[in-house]
Amino acid sequence: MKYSASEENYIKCIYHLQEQHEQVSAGMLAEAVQTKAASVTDMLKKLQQKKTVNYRPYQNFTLTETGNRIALDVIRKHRLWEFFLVDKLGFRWDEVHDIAEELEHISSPVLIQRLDNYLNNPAFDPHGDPIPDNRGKIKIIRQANLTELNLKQTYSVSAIKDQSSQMLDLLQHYGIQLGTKLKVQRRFEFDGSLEIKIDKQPVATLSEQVAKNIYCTL
Amino acid sequence: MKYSASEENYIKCIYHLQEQHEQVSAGMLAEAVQTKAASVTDMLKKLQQKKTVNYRPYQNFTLTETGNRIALDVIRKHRLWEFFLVDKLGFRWDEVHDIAEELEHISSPVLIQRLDNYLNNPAFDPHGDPIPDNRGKIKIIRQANLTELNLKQTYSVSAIKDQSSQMLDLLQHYGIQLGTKLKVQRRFEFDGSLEIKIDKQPVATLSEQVAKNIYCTL
DNA sequence: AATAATATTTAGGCGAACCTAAAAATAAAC
DNA sequence: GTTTATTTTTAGGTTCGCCTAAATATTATT
Ligand SMILES: [Mn+2]
Ligand SMILES: [Mn+2]
Ligand SMILES: [Mn+2]
Ligand SMILES: [Mn+2]
Repeated sequence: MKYSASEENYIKCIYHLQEQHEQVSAGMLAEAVQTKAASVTDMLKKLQQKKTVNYRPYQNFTLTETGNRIALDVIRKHRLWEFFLVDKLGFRWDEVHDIAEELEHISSPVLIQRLDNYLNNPAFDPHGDPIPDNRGKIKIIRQANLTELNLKQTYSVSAIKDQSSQMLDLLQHYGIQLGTKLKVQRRFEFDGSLEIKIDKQPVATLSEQVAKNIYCTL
Repeated sequence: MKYSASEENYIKCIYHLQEQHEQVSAGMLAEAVQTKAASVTDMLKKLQQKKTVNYRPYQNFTLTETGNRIALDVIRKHRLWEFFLVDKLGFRWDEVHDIAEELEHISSPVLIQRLDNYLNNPAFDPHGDPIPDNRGKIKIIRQANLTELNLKQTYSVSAIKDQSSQMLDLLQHYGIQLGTKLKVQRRFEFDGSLEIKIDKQPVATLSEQVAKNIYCTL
């Protein structure tokens, strides 16, 4: 079955919302796809027809198995293209999202397969998010937020939640990127700020707001 | 001004039709964009509004200067992506057209600029067609059809008009690709067939139908 | 020049994806 | 358990890109 770019965006959004919330409502989805609730209702009825979503009026809804599969496929494309843009074309990671948002709808499976090979089958995108393989399988890594790490133990940065240019700017200032090894020296109760140490760099202090966006492998 | 994928396709088609015919009519355009004449009329009115086409009801039409510029931009994107698909992802040239037909509508100028650099600013696509630069300038090469070449003189293959897999198949069989050096030994009046010689290969005979699709630099 | 053949435009309609405003259902507050 | 507030759906409308059928303009033929 064929899906329009719009349908793919809705499906992908539902998937992401399900990752973060127990229940997904029409309002949340409207917010996420940047549209109005009335439009969401229209789309939900269409997606239900196509059996990609389990939906009953006024109830919360979920993706069906096929819906899940489609979401993973779009996410795979999105993240592979992001990887390409950063790794091959030299974009910074705060520049790639919008472009990948368009590229993810190119509908050639063989293109994606070849792109994947060309990039040496990366398992994670430039933001540290996992790239599903061609069967929709995701490599799960045990990771924890910087705020939850054991003190004085060395960890490796694995993902950044906030992907804005402001965040990138800040991370560059601190010399932090994916793969950076660091340890948390201490945590201040007062504001939740963290004192961190990176090899060959002076000790630095991160606000809790920043720390909450940084994840490390366990 | 923003242009939809559909508008871009129409504009590009008009450009290509203008390359081959003195006059471009609604019927020709309908055929080229695979739609009905009534739809072409609708679109022509819209494109006229946007000042990309010089159009008056029942008359033949032409692209305006802006129309031309847009066409060259889309063609640039199309051919750069084709080059990428063949050169980097290893596609054959009969496989890339449909994918490029989608990719050409991705709307990030910086993406195309970076792609161009990444590919080392190629001047020709995998079919030998010129790639406009970022100002819309095309590198024109003097070329002639195989059927018009001087006999017993060596030329270099520069472009193939028919881009079907059947043609690729045939060319591969004869060991012909872009850049291949060859000379025409003789031409048979009866059917227009050509006897050609390629270094280190036995003499081969090409039908006029094939020869008409092959161009060489002068 | 009149008529026949062909090309093009208009008229009216359809599906997709969006919108606003009003109605209806659910959830929260009293 | 009502009443109120919030969420969701329905109703009706818009734009885009397409369609068929009918009307009209252009071009070709006699
Ligand atoms: Mn998207
Ligand atoms: Mn990402
Ligand atoms: Mn196209
Ligand atoms: Mn080409």
